[in-house]
Amino acid sequence: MTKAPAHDIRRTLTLRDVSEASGVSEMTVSRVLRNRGDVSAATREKVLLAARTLGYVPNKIAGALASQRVNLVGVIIPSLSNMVFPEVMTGIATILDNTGLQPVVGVTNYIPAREETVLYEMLSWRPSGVILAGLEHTAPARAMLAQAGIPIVEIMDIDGQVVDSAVGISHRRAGRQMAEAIVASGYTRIAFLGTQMPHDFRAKKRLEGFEEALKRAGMSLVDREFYDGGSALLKGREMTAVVLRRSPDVDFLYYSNDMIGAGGLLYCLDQGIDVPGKVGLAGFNGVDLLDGLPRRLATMDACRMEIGRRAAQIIAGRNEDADLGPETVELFPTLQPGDTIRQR
Amino acid sequence: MTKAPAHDIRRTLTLRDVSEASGVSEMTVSRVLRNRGDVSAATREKVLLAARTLGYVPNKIAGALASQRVNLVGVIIPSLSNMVFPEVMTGIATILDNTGLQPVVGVTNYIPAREETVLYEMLSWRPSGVILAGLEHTAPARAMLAQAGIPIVEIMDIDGQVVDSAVGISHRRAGRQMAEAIVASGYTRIAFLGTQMPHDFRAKKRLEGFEEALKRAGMSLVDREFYDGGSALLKGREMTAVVLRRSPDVDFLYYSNDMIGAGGLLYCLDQGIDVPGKVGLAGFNGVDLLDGLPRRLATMDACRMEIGRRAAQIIAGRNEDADLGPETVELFPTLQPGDTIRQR
DNA sequence: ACCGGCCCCGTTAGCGGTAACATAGCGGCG
DNA sequence: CGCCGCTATGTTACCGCTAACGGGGCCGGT
Repeated sequence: MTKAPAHDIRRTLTLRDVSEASGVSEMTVSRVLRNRGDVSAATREKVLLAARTLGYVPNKIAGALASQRVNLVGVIIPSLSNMVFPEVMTGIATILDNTGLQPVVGVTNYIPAREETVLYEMLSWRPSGVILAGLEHTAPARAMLAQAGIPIVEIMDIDGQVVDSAVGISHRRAGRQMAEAIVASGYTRIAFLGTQMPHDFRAKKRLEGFEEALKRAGMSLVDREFYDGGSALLKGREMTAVVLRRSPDVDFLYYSNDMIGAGGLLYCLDQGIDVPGKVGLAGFNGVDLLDGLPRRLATMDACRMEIGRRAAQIIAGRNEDADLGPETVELFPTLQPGDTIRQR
Repeated sequence: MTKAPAHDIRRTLTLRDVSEASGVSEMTVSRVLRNRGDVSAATREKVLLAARTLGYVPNKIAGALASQRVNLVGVIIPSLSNMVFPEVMTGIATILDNTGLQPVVGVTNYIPAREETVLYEMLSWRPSGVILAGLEHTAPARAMLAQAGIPIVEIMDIDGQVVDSAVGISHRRAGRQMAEAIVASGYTRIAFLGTQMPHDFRAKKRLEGFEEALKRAGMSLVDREFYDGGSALLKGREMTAVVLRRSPDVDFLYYSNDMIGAGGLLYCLDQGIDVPGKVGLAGFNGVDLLDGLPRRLATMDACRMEIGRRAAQIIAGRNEDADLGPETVELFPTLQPGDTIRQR
């Protein structure tokens, strides 16, 4: 009678299995698999062969517990569906690829309580660092961040108090800049169209900066319209229709993001409205979707990829060299006037 | 001389700290924190208070090792930047929220070797299940999946061999259906515009089904154009321009996704081309971006949210009840004719 | 011949939790 | 009054891996 194939009884493999299969100690197997310490070429080959033929996959749970090291970086962002954070992720990933680190994302949907939960969950895995969007957090979240004892990088925004490190732009300044450019082009009856979301603090700060600059120029918004949920492009159309009907004399529409701006642009073109002659338009973000539109919407890029890169660099750097300190990096978005602001 | 505050010496907290602070054993603390087993209300309060004031965050690494249970579900997808996978993620998240499980995403950029790496990395954390896009994997990846001993759900596609469970649509059939609808509407000179990516197997299968149906109707593609990288909307425009110049007599443009289709639509409208009279258009996916376009592009929804839900349900179900078996779920996309296919 | 040093590999003792079992207290019942 | 059966808590033995150290060969130097 023949013995049944051993792999019939499917128990997940451990170092011990590899060790027995290759005739060396578990420690040596561990050394080989991690490329750490001295192992002769002969045994190395033996071990690798055994590991491969068995199909061994190391258990990082055990490894992490033993070594007190976890090669994970938590990344907490509000949303994946609006084009901006995927690009940040790309920036993060490109940098982290060259280190041993690996990003793990969590999504909050702009809900602070959700951010707190996600953060707690992440910290319970003891990551090597955390990158999270924005400077506004619940008190418990702040406390956890302060206690965590790992590098924390808050991204996107720098208008506020930083927990540890930060990489971002000043949204207030961005709003101001855009307002100045619009005013300089001779527009005078300006409306704002944006998200309703009470927790998109960055959009809020842009609007504040915008209004502040208008005020300095002796103006103020003549209309405003908010939305939430749904297809941003469609919402942009609808809101634009509403505003133009309600305030037929507006000559500029400032959108809180490019997607609704694009919707507004399409609407205006549909209606045969002279853009930028009769009505000027501007958005925010610099998403590459805009490249395909019939006319180039004025916008400001938010340095998304670069923010991701810099944030990842900070984490990676501090992970290598423990006595590097916190740092705050301000990036400066450039205004892209496109074809929807008339030239003086 | 006053004693320095204890939390100055920052060492991360353990169960023992909470146990000492609350005067019960570590085991009892563990029980309280997990809501498992009987603990009197009094001690429960005591423990929770201590844990909260200390700011204790449990170490899941240790917990997972001890309990041989990890409440993570690996989700491996090709890309985050094209609108389709975020929606799948949403579906997954909504279901998983009601279980103890939590998704962890990995991105492959449509590179099989990358998929293999990401999978290896994920399995090394011993997740409770894995959801991954597509049925095509490298041989080692297949082997790992087969060995893993956890529920595996392959999503999006069901035209091929399934490792364990699957939820998806038949892309071949989808392509066929679209071709049949186009032919039925009287179009005869049809071109295809799509991605170059050699590893987008689903787009490839749609094209195969499409061509097969054309063949059955005694036709074949009169032109085809491929792209990769860049802004999809812009690429859609450019490719459309190229095709219309090269083959002025085409009367239908079939796009491999809605984004380039939208670009093509905008281009046609710009050029004053009669859509759908002179030229018909169709895409694939049903992204909600289309709602904001001047005309509704014909498309088929890929049941993305539903796919995510069903996949998550399978994992969750099998996690609860170990002797549930594999299952394959076919979903059926509906054709949305929109305004870019003329009506017979 | 002896010793120090290097290379290679093994042994031991945890890492921070949890499963499983053991145990203490306590009321109820025949 | 003793025993049962419950609830509430403690004890012990790991989970799978790695840090830290130990020690056997083998080299060259003196």
